[in-house]
Amino acid sequence: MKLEDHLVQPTFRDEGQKLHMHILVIARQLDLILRRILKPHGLTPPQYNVLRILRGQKGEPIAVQSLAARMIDPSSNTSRIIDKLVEKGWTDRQVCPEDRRRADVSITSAGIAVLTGLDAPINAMLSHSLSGVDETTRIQLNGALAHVLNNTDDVIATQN
Amino acid sequence: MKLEDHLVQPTFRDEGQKLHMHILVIARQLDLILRRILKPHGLTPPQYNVLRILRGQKGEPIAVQSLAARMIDPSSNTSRIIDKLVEKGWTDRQVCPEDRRRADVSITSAGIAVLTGLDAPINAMLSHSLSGVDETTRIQLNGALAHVLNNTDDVIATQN
DNA sequence: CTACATTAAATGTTGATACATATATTTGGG
DNA sequence: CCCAAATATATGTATCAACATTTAATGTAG
Repeated sequence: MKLEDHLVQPTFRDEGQKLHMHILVIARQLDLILRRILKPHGLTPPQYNVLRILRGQKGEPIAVQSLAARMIDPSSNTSRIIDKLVEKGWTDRQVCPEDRRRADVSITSAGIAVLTGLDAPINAMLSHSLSGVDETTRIQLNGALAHVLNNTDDVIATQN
Repeated sequence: MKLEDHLVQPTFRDEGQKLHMHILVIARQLDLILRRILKPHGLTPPQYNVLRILRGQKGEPIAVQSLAARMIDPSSNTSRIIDKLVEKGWTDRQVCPEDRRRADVSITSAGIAVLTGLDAPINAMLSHSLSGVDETTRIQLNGALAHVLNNTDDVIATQN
């Protein structure tokens, strides 16, 4: 289904507007798909994001704020997201001995097991979502989007 | 700031993963920027989206479900979004005479005035976010993203 | 060493979202 | 015509997110 059909709109003002809409609609779709995959496992996308980051730490614990910086959605609720994961036994959290303000967070083996079960379906979904887009195009897209990201950073910096 | 810096991640597995992250992070940035522009006017992005659609109707009222279909985020709470807009006097809602289950929604002149005031800053922001991306590239991006959108539609259809 | 600023994380509060259910109206088969 | 199914919207509820504030620990100037 084309973007025009998604938004029930016959045309767009220009390619720029269309590009914004494409980004927003696709991001929403990816989020919806991911939510549905995760739901039966009792995970939300931000929780999944946290677990992925922790697994990437290879056992090395990480402070809450470093975790937040690595998240797609660096919301200020990282503490509560971790709460949920601790409740389920998928992460550990303990006060950092060198700086007792900090909390060291790490993934448990149960957490790794959950992620392992999710790897196949999620990789399949992501790979499917890009099928038909060849490597050259992917590289071009990333190049252009890196530019866009720079611009949005700019806008945000101006707002601050 | 590059995607790698945003996510404090040295590299990505492949161009596909990077592409997903670009889309998710940029969408989040656009949303953040928009929220900040709208906030002083007492609008949220979905509310703004609704007003834009209503303005596009050129006075022609529209049913709630048609409105929902045109939204970027077709959440099931369109009723309550309209509630808010009616409270502020920016939209009208009245029972449709031909089918009394339906509600006809339209924008008021106050609603148009709010949008008019927002046009300049929002267009400037969107145009800035794509500066440096030339027309040819925009067209290429839209072509590739149309493909991706098709694929995500596919995945969602399979999940249903 | 003490007082004040700074930093890290957690929490309170309000509002928005997702998903399910309810209400009201219309449609269409018998 | 009546009643069940379908449709359009609204509402109930529980969860989640944004933003501000609080608590606790550390850094630092005097």
